[in-house]
Amino acid sequence: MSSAKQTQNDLIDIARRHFAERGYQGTSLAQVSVELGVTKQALLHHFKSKDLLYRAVLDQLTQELVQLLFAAMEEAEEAERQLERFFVALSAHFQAHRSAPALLIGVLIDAPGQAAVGGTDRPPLQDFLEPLVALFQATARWQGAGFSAALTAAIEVLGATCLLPAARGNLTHRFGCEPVEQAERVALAQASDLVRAVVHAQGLGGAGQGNL
Amino acid sequence: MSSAKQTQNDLIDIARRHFAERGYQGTSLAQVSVELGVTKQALLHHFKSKDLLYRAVLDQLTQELVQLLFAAMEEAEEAERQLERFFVALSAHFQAHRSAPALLIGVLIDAPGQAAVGGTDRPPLQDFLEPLVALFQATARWQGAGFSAALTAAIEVLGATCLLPAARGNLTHRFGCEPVEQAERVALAQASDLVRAVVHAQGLGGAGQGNL
DNA sequence: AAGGTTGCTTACCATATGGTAAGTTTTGCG
DNA sequence: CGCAAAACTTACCATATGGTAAGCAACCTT
Repeated sequence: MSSAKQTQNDLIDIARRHFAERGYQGTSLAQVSVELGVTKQALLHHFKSKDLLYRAVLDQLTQELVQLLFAAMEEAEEAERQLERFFVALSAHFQAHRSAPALLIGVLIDAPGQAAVGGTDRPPLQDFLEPLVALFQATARWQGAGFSAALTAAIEVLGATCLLPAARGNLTHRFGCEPVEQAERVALAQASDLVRAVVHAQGLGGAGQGNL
Repeated sequence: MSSAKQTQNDLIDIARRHFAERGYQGTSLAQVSVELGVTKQALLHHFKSKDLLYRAVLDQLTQELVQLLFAAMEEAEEAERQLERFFVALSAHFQAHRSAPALLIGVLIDAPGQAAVGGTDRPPLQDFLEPLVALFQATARWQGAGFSAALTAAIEVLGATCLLPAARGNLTHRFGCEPVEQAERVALAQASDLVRAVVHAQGLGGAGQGNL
């Protein structure tokens, strides 16, 4: 019985890498299973379809992100500090789990009917996105600014945090290994600065506050 | 002779939408060509392979972005203002060309050997990325901070700017139509604020300046 | 030990994909 | 007109994909 769970976890790990690196469509069940040393049908025995395998991967990811978010919110502080701590933790998480940022972006970009997103059930990552947006709404800057403004900010900071680690391989190919590794270190070190800059920005000078 | 160029442009437009919405692997030559009302082989007659079609799409995108960037740099100003103007123009561009942000992110996330990226020639978007990073390096904040720090900033702001419009369809499915449309308006209105916040941030309080 | 459930395999299959080869219509032009 | 080049089609093809069906071996339970 333990060997089943073990196999499933192994498959999820491998599938996760594949989904992150090649996307949903680019991932082949055969390749995933052969990497573990089993047949494709062993995979289909555990996860009844490609979609369900994808969902399993995304559920794992969602759990990690939710856990990270709630951990950052545990101590009673102002929302700004909680956001700061979360995105720092997220940046660190991305360095330990290289597949996470690409998966996250992939899910957000996928068209609704494309992959696992689209059934009657809750879309993947929703359990993470909703409290994140809520946390943005709890800050002084977005309090009373409406849901859309907080959503904008959440997605923007998420994009800023995810793209660099997600593009790691590509950028390495473009600019070489050391500059990109250095860039990742810079990003990690400046993560809290980034959040502070966005959260405390008091957009007064330019195009407006966003209250359309 | 003009009908050839016409067909090619039509094919590129359709292919661009498909590549943006379903990714490289998820795009089928048959679907693209049937949408124009020709056969798959007509497509392969103009673009000798899927990779070359993808390259054509990305070349078009690169041209647009380069043009936008250089237009924002035309008037002799400080680099900060140029960046601001560029990202505002980029945000506006994304609303007129919905496929652009997803394509951009897709290219950056793709593993090197995956698609058109990987030959001996210059990777797609490189003609856009390099001057953009250079422009970041020209600002007071990143002057002398090294290439990696500017690269970090460029990718981060790019991520912040692209993710929301790229995720438009998905977010609409999650949160409804109006909030997302509103969010896009907010993002457009606050684009210059975002750039200013990042460019002028003087990360003094927290984890450091990034000089590891 | 009997028997069923579980983990996995071998054997298939329908379908779709990117791509080639060769033929046919259309177009431009001297 | 004549004819060649270009634009496109019909006909194929090898391959890979996700998925089904059925069988086999190990293990757990009674």
